[in-house]
Amino acid sequence: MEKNVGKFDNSKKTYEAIIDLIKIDIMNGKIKPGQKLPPERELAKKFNVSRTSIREALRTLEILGVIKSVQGSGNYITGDVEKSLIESMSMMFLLQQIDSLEFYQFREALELKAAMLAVQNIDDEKIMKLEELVSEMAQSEDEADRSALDKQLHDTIAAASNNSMIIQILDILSEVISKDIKQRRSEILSDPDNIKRLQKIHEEMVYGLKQRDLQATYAAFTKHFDLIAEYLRTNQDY
Amino acid sequence: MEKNVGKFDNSKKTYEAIIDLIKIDIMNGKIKPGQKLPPERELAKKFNVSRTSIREALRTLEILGVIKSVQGSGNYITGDVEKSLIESMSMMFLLQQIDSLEFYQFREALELKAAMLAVQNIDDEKIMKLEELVSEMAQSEDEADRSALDKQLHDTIAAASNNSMIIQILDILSEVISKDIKQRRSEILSDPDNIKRLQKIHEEMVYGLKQRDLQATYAAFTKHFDLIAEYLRTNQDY
DNA sequence: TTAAATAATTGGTATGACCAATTTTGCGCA
DNA sequence: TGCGCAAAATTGGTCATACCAATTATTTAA
Repeated sequence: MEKNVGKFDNSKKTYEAIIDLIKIDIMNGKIKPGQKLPPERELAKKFNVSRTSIREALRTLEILGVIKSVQGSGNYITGDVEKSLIESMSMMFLLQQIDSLEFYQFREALELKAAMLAVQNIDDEKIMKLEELVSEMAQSEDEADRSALDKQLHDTIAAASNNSMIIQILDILSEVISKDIKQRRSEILSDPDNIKRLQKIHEEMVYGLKQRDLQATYAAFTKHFDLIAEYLRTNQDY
Repeated sequence: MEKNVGKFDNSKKTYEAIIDLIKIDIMNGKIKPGQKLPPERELAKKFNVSRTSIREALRTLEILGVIKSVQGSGNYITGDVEKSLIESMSMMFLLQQIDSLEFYQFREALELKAAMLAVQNIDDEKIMKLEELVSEMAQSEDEADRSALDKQLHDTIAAASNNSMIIQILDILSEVISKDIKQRRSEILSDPDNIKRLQKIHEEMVYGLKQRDLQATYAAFTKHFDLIAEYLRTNQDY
């Protein structure tokens, strides 16, 4: 059969051309999130290609989080892009062996920006929550608890940034290296000396946010990063 | 035929299980970047599934930048993860309509961190290059030239961060919204008043780096962001 | 009217065939 | 022997078809 994907590119592989066509339909609003795509057999007819090619295109769209295939039902447009970013970044690690230091620096960039935005956007309710978390942490005896509280603290601050992209990606970063982070968090949080220092830094962070003081918040976060970096340097067994 | 992907997961779709198996082979060092995978027909036999399923798995690995298929030759492991990140982020835009402000803030986070790292890592050669760029910009009459120089300036600073992950992602961000950025850059750089302000800010940035002065560099970059943000606010036609 | 049985739809997988690009083989000639 | 080109084999790309499995729609029976 003659390869004929509408009025489109013939240099690409068929499935790539199909992806483009479907993307265009999404951009033009012909297909919207939540909506169901035409059946595969129909798409095949429409684009005048085999169902195989359609399916190869759909597979990539699925891994990219654009669609979700449900056997017996259909292919649905979704907005689940996190999945693809997680996959991508995991692969980045797998293939390029990005070192932990670079990764943490990347994370710090987002955390810091989130904090700076939080200074401008945080409301009193969240401030209170932060203060509670910090005081809970001060009292907590259990290292696992402290670790959980620590995560909550950072998540809450990130959430206050009001930047959904940064929030999402910080979330993804946590997931990508969740094991690593969990372990290190608990390692750091099990040394009594570090606990005291971190507690103080956390208090400074929250105070900075409460005062809506950019400089103080920046300083506190920087201290926090330095502490982590110092830890990474002295424990570079990775 | 009985579905039997080695000793592995039966709840997933076949192609997903295959991906996992191949990933495992990569992690274990059985397959390394640059190397060729076994032929599809062979993989099918090895995993006891159809070539169709193998191919669906390979397609997703290809879009993720893990492999590259060459007709007549084979499937090769690559490290081209940028591609997948670009795809992912494009889709993020396509489906979630992240607004420009959030996107620029994300970008600022990385630029700022890159600058902070550059303060610690930049060498004299790069400093000289930056000074040249700034002085060229001052003299340039052509708006397209200024735009190109501006990009070079930012790229050079990012490069001095020595964090390849941040460099890569900044690169990707540029590509994802290259059209948008290009347009805005030139818009901003065509207003005489902005040109003067930006010139001054660029000088401050480079001076801060030259002095290895964190605070000064931070301040200069912040000013830069504010200028952009101000522009976005007063031109929110998007 | 409703609930269960049945049919139709639709994605998931498997085969086999053939095309197209590349790689390998082998033959013939210098 | 060694080189160069043609033929063959290999390998990914695409297609058609068949059948399975889950879902959805329809019909039937109580």
